Amino acid sequence: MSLMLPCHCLALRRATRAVSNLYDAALAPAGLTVAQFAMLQRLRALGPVNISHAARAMQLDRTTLGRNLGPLERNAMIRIIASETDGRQRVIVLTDRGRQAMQQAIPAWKSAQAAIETRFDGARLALLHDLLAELETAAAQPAAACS
Amino acid sequence: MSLMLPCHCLALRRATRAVSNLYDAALAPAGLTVAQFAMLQRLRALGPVNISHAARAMQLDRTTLGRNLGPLERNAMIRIIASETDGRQRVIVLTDRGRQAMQQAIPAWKSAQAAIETRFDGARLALLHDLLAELETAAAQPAAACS
DNA sequence: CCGCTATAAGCGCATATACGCATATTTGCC
DNA sequence: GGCAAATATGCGTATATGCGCTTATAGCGG
Repeated sequence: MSLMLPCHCLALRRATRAVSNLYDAALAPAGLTVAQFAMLQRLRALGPVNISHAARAMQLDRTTLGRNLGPLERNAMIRIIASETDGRQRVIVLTDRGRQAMQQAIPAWKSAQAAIETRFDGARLALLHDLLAELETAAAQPAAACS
Repeated sequence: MSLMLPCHCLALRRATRAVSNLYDAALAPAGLTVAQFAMLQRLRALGPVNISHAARAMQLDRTTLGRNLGPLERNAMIRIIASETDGRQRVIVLTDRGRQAMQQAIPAWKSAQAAIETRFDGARLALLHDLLAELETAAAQPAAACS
């Protein structure tokens, strides 16, 4: 009798796996994963920023971001330097190499975007993004807290 | 000038992270992750099945499934035995312990489902699942192949 | 100035995910 | 029947993700 309804989480995970694979395949020639591409984008928008702040901005676990920076730093797309104003902070700086890699990856990213957009008109895409944003906020506030 | 449009993949990934964390938190007391819970469900529906077949049924990479079986086997939720009809195949068998764990996890899963469903009425949920399913097939068939 | 608390970060551990290469086994064709 | 192609699996490597614990530093109150 139970479990007649589909698991919302599983549906999300499957779609995300498939779409991520599509983007990863498109971006692979540019030497980036979609996660790395998105991180670079966000870092460019943020400017020099410490790890915790960047993680919050990306809605990512701090330690996850910290680790994900590894490959980018190894490939000289970013540098991580000590903050001059706060000895605890380590500041992420996008390098020219990183900016360049991102620019070069944009056509590949656009082709992946296009692969999605050919099957979803603007209205449906907007709807999808609305639903995803709402899911994100709904999941972030588990049970309509206190006060 | 570029990149005015949001990245569809990033939106998916962020929503999936948030929702997965919600489900994982709900299922943690039951000793399962949402990925493991979904795997057990699917294995129950499939019955004894070899790894490659199960991976195709779950639209998962074969090696990913193979590795993800590890924790389940370690916790005695499944057993992996040699096939009697094909020496290459290894057959996944759900144990009583696995069935039991799944049953016990269902309330937690339902509470996570409910946390989503309180913010999405049936129509929007159906729409979401439609869009996700379509994304999955769209991503699986990269460029509207041949013929 | 000293100590307490809050914040920033790192590391160990674990799971989830996928690619490429290697191996074993089955199957089909001659 | 034997060999080549197809199939099933494992393992190494790598990224992505998050939790808990630990350490370092800042900031504040007395």
